[in-house]
Amino acid sequence: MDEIEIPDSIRCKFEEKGGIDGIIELLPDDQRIEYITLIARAISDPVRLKVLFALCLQPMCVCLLVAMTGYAYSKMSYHLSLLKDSGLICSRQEGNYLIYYPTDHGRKVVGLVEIAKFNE
Amino acid sequence: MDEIEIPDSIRCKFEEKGGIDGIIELLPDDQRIEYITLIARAISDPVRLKVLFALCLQPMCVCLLVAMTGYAYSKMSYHLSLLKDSGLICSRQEGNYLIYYPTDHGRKVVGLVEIAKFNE
DNA sequence: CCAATATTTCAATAATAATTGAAACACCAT
DNA sequence: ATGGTGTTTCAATTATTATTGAAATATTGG
Repeated sequence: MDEIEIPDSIRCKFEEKGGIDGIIELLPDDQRIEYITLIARAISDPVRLKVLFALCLQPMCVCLLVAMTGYAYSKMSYHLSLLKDSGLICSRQEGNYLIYYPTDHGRKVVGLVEIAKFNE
Repeated sequence: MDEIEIPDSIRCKFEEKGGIDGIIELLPDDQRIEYITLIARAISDPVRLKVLFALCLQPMCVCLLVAMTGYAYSKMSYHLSLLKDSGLICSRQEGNYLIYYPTDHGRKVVGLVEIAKFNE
């Protein structure tokens, strides 16, 4: 590790924590970081987030989601596939219809977002 | 609203909830959806997320973050600006140094992410 | 088998986000 | 002022993600 000047106001606490190496050890491991960013990316689009919320209220087929959002089928399908790939939703076939619904992780994410009111 | 065929298995519950319009009313409003996606986008990158975690452990100047991550200054500065614009971190000047630290929102987000263990 | 409906896939394009290195800016000490 | 260090900004490039419409797939019912 190179020599780095550290500003006075933080040097003491910084070194108490073992410096850069010490702080790195306290961070979540890479696998966990990757997982969190995967989930964050999945809900970083307004329509995907709305769809996830809506599916937590009520499992729906694609045609209902299309009607709800005004999106084209192919577009909706693309976003559903992202939500599915990130493990937040899944689907079951029923006749001609594919009915999407949230996974446990999906419900948990929505629950956390609902906790975060950010309004003090 | 157009006529839509609704699969049997969900029709009853779907209509109980007031159909599409009823569900739309139960969703978070657009402003809130936009805010959540803003935060999600901010933490959807591994280095930004790590930086946010690290700053919750210890306020740091840019040179320490650069040393910690191996990123170039300009790159780090770009990512810091995204975190700052999303309201998760802020900074104070100290001599030559800019010391970044989390906002209340930033700490809250990290707290929520820490709750979400996703490991059952 | 054929037609109809629901959905996905694909390839092309458009839009957005990230990376890079150089230049500019800000603060401090001399 | 001058020079040095820390940091940001900028413009150009690259990479990633989203959108579009057409074609393909899957399921059902006749």
